[in-house]
Amino acid sequence: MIDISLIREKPEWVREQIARLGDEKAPIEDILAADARRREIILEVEDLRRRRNESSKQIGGWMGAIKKLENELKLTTTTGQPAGEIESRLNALHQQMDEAKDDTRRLGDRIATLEEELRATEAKIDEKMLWVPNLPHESVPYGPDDSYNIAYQPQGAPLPTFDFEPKAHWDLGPALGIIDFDRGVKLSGSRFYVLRGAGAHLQRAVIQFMLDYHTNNHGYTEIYPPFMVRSAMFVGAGQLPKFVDNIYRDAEEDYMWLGTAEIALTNLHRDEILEESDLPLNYVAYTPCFRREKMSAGRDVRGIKRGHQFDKVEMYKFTTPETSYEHLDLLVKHATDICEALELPYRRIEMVTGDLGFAAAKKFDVEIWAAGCQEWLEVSSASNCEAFQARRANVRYRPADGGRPRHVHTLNASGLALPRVMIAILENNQLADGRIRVPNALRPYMGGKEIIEPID
RNA sequence: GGAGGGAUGGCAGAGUGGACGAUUGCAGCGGUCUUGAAAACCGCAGUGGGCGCAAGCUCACCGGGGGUUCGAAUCCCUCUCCCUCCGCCA
Repeated sequence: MIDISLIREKPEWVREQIARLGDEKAPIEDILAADARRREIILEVEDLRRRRNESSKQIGGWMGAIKKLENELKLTTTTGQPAGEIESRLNALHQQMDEAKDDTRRLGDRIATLEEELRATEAKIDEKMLWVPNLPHESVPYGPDDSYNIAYQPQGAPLPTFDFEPKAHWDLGPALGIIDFDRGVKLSGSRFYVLRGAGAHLQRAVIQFMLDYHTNNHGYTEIYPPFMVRSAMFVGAGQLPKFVDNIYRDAEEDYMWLGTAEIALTNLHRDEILEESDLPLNYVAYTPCFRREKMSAGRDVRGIKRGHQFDKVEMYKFTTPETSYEHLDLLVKHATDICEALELPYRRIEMVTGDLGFAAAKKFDVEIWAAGCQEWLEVSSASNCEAFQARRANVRYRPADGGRPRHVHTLNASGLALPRVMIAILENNQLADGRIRVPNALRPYMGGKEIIEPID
C-alpha cells in the first residue's frame, strides 16, 4: 500500500506515476472522494463524542449526589427530622438527570449513525487502497512492457560450446531416468513431474548448497516457515486481492499455499515495532511454491520450467528506508554469487516501469543460460518494495534517536529458483553420451559424485 | 474431537459499571549524587486518527467484531489465538 497522504496531497503526480506503470484500474478518484468524506465525518463524530463524554461525566456526578441525599433521607426517618427539603432537591436532581440522559441518548444515536457511515467509508478506502500498485522509484526507466527491459552483458561462466548437438532437459532427464514426466502427470496432471534417484538428490543438493552459501557467506538467518498461511498474509505481501486467481487454497479453512516464501517472510514481523539496531534483518528460507498459473495457460508446458509446484530458496530483508537500495544491490549480488559458484552463465535485467509488477518500486531479474533449450531462464527476481508491503503488514521500526515508529523497507530475491537451475545444470554440463557432469560446488552435497549416470 | 481456564502498555502483573489510557514492578530515557560505575532518589515516557503554520486541542484504542448503558478494561454475544486435561495421531 502506498501512503494515502500522497494521493491526498499530490493526486496529479500519483496519477502520472501510475500511468507510467500502465495500470489503468487504480481507483484513485474513488479514494479521493471517500477520504474527503471520511474527514468530514470524523470532524462531526468527534465533536459529538466529546459532548457525550462531558455529559456522561456530569451524570455520574449527579448520581453521586443523589446517593448522598438518599442516605441523608434515610437518616431523617430515624432522627425524625423533616425530609421535605431533601426530597424536593432529590426530585430536582432526578428530573435534571433524566433530561440529560435523554439528550445524551439522542447524541449517542446520532453518533451511532455516523460511526456506521465512517466504518463503511474507511472499509471502502482500505479496500480501494489494496488495488493501488506501488509507485516506481525515480531511477526506473520508462517502458510500456517487458520488451523494453534492459539486458546487461552476460557474466560468469562463458556460454558452453559442444562438439555435438546439446539436448534439452526434457530429453536428457527421462533418458537418464532422473525425471519422470509420465508418472508426474499420472499423479497430478499436466505441469507436474517426478524427480527420481540422482535427479531428486541433485535438487536436494542444490537447495542445501544455496542455504549453506547464504547463511555462511552472506550472513542470512535460515527460516523454516509454514507452507500454508492465512489469507491476511497474502494481503500483507500484496498477492491479494489482485492475484486471487493464482493461489491454491483450502476449501474449508482460511489457509492458502505459499506461491513464494516471500509471503510468509513479509509477515514474519507483522504488527511488530522493531528496533533500528536490529536492522537489517536478513532471512533465507527454502520452501516449495504453489501457483495455479492461470495467467500463463498453455505457455512453457514442456519440461520442468513452469510447474504448479516448485522449490525455491528465497532471500528477504527488512531495512531502514535510507539503506534499502544498497541492500537491493546486495541481493542481486548474492543471487549472482550462486550462479558464479555453480558455473552458470548469467545476465542481469533491469525492469522498466511497465514490467515492475504490483509491489516493487525497483526490480532486477537474473537469468541463466540453458544450452539445450537455447534460452535465458529467469531464476531470480530482486525487488525493493520500499514501504509497500511494510504498510500492508504493519511492520515498523523505532529510529535509534527515539522518534516515532516508521515503516521498514522490505526486499526480496530468489536465491535461486530450483527447476530452472536444474535445467541449466543438466543442459550445460551434458556429455556427448547424455551423462551429466556435476558442478564442483555440488559434489560435496552429492556424496562426491562427479558424473550422473543413467539409472534403470 | 470433548471439557475447562485465559488474552491488559516493551515484559511481568493489578484492576469487575463513573475521577482508568489505566496501580505497581522490571526494562528504557533524562537528571541528582559519584573520580567513574553501581545503588539510591527525582522526573519523563504507549499506538493510531482528526484539526492546526505551530504551540496545542481533540477522538479512539485493555486480543478482533457486535450488543446492553447516559457511561464499558469491567456485563452479554460472537470470532481468533494461547494454556491445561481427556481422546486420537506422525
